[in-house]
Amino acid sequence: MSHERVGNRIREIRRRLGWTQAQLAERVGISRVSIVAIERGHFLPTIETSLRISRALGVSIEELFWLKEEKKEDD
Amino acid sequence: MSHERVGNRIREIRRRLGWTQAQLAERVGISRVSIVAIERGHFLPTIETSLRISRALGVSIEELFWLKEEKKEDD
DNA sequence: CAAAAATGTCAAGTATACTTGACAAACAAT
DNA sequence: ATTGTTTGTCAAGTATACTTGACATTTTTG
Repeated sequence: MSHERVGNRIREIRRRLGWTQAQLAERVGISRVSIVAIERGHFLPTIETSLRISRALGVSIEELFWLKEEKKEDD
Repeated sequence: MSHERVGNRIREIRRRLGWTQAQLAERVGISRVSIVAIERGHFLPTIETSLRISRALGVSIEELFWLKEEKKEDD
């Protein structure tokens, strides 16, 4: 069912850094369940959570999230 | 009471473009009441709404929103 | 000043972001 | 094969994003 409107690359970048979901959750300051849900597109984070994820992973929001209507067709 | 955690420059950039709240709302695809609330920091938009605002205004998310804990001290 | 346009606010409702706790399934070690 | 770690999922609750409609206030313009 995932979210059709916004794609993200959180998992890819998290794995590139060798972090677990639990580690990312702790650094971002939200629960691991929320990380799972966001990675898999079960719901869309707020701008605050997005900025914290972006900061934790060290990449820009634009590298992390995109509107599917107009960007890459993957995920 | 506004949101203390995230600052934004939506109003400034909207005005620079000479747009009304109603015009921005229409282009973004949300209600004018929500634009008011987001501009004034009454609540935080989702990443989807943020990306649409960013696209509508033609500026990056990072130019539009920032975590107050670590960026500029102005509202 | 008066009229019009833009902005702010309130209320009440709906949708969804996010939480904790618990457990199941997949994967990786020995 | 068993143990440990990581990931996925469910349920039930709380917080908050966003809506419409209506109206008050402020700003702009003639």
